Amino acid sequence: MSPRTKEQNEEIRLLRVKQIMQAAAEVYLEQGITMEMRDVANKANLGYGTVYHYYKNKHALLDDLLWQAFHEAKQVTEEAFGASQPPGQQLRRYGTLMLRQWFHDRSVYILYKMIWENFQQVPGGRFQKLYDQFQIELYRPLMSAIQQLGAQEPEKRANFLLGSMIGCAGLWIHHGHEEPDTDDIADSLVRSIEKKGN
Amino acid sequence: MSPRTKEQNEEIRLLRVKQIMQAAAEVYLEQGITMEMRDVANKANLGYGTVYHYYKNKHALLDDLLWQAFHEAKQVTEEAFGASQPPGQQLRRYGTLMLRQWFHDRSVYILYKMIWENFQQVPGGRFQKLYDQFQIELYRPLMSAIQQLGAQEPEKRANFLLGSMIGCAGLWIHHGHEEPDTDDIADSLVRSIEKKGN
Amino acid sequence: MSPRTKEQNEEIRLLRVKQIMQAAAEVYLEQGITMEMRDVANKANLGYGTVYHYYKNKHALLDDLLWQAFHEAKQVTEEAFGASQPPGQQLRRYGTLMLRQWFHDRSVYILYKMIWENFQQVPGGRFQKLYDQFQIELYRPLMSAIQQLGAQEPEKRANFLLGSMIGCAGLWIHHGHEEPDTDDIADSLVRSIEKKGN
Amino acid sequence: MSPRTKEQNEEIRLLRVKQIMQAAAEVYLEQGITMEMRDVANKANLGYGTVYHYYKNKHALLDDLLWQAFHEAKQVTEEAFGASQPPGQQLRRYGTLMLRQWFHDRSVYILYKMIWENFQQVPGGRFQKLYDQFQIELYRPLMSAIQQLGAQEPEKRANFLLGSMIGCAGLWIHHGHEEPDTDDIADSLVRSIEKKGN
DNA sequence: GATGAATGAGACTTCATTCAT
DNA sequence: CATGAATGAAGTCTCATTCAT
Repeated sequence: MSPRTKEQNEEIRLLRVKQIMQAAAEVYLEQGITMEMRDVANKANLGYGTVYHYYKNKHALLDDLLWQAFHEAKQVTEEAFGASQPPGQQLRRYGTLMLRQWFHDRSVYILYKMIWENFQQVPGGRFQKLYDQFQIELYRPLMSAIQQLGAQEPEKRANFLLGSMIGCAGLWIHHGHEEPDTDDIADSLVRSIEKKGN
Repeated sequence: MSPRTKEQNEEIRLLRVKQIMQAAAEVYLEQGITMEMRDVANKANLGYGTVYHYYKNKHALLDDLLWQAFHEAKQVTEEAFGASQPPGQQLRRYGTLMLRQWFHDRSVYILYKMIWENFQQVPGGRFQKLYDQFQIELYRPLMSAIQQLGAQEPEKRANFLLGSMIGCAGLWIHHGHEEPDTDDIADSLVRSIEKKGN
Repeated sequence: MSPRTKEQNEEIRLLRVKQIMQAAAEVYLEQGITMEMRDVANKANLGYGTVYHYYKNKHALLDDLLWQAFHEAKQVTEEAFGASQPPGQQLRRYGTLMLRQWFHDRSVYILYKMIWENFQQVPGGRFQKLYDQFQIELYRPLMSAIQQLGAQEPEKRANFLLGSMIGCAGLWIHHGHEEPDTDDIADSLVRSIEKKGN
Repeated sequence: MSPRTKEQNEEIRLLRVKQIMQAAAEVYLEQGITMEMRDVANKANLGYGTVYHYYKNKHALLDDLLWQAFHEAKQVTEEAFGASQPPGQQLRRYGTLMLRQWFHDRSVYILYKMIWENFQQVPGGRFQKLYDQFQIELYRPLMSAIQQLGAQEPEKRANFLLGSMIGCAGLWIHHGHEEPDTDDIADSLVRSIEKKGN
């Protein structure tokens, strides 16, 4: 009776969502929060209304983008800190993996950048929950590792590490560079922290 | 006809410009490129049209903000690299002074952030000239110092240093922290570079 | 090739049209001219595109709804004024039957309401023909009966009667009341007219 | 210092609001809820954005229109039922005054029509409060008078009276007639009710 | 015949900018 | 100089309609 099966529709749906999200991430990197839905549609090779068929509004699109990025970031975080290694190794692995992830999946970089900016430009504390979850599930593990390293003022160190990572990645990403030597960056920063631990 | 002397008018003019600029920097930090002229006027305690009395349009205001910041950044850069000291000391001093400047005068931070983002959001290469001057007068001195340090791949190192500085400063600034230990940050980052120079 | 006979198809067709029309009338009562095709489909328990399979567009659906209502209203009118009774009795019967019809088949109420509103909201005189036919076949018989009653200014009286009937019916219908005492309303209104006839 | 005084601005403001409201009422009568802001602006001889300078959005405009109408309707109601007269006289006066008000100030007619339609077309119970206030301050006094008349089932009678009034007024208003004989209508309807009281 | 994904014209709304006072 | 009312271009979003399956 049905011309397309539920499965077919679901398949289409997933494809479209992916298309749109990918396009949104690209457009966001170019235009920031002022990205236009029209540009997203164009970049995704979809009609204008189609984006609205899948996302109620711009905010919902951004929301989905960031939460999906959150889940990917969480996997990376868990992978880095899950292995039983000395904290220094864990932190190096964390830095390397996360920087690579940022280069590979820009939405994750966007997530960290928006948190870094404290959601400047996004009115009305719309992402409070995301921010809270970030603190608990993405930031705290990092701080724990730094604590285990024996560093003093672990929050300060964590901010130093994360801030520097974002700053370096952003410089490369926004200026269209290829992926830099992520191992090198991670190692340099972690070593700085280790030094301070004494 | 005019009840005020030229000098008085000029005085008022300078005061207003300063008021507006200050307000603009604050609003920009809160709202980014989407800052509204209305908010600038409000924060400056001026009437709505008054901002337009002093600045033809939003772009002109931003322009002035960034060029003024440029000149201040140049002074800092010259002060850091002008002294006859070993390059390591110069770089440490540069890092410390610049971070302090960013905290003290947010417009300078905004300048670096916008360059860092490659003027994402600002359409049409409007700040090409500013970007070029930045390269020549603010970035090259930094790279020279790193070269003198004997570091390999000086551009990579310069980007690492600058990127990290922006990342760290941004984290503090956007989250409303007090000025962090700028000496510490500068020292950590420069030491990382020195290590790589061997 | 078709697994269904022509008769079966025709049967389905009639069923669907009826389903859609019924749903449309209900949705129209809730939402007025802003009724959405999607809601009609939902209320009819049909797929979205299916409504368009049977009706070329929203206008065609409304058109069909109103013309069908017209024919039903005509039957009622003819029944009321066809019997050889004194005009007062005819008018009472008319009032009662028509009010009942409005409660029983909402599309007929919708027809009268739209005419009452002079097709406010419907752009471009789209229902001119329907309006003209209404005047001739539904309104004139009413006025004739009032004339026979000997009332002065029969148009004024007809408008009073019809206006009041719509007003009363609307109040009950829109507020979800059960069918009111239609005899009572009809009698009250007709008696008012009779009084004025002297 | 100020180019226009506060008083001047307030004066302008009141004028504009009046202009817009008047225009909105006219456009609403032509187009119903689908009235376009552009048409309101045009009819008010104002620029498009000007309407938004005074009203945040379409809903706010409608809101103001209806609440202002509410206050006018309340004055009429109080005037009619405030005088110490026999209830029959009060009701006749009520009918006459209210019908005249509807013809004179269309926004009051719009208010009653929207309540009559139970805010069909207006999603989300946006006017619940208005509806409640209507019940208490505009409907209850009417019902009280009918009760004092000694009529049985006063709510039924009140609905008959109000419904008929709206129906008659609407017929005249929507079809562009001049003001009808409001005394006649009011008298006819009240007499019907008085009859039923026995 | 039945369906819902896809679409864009057209409405709503924002906000930079102009202008009269 | 100072101000805020006035404006419309440019965005957001809705929903009737088309179309492939």
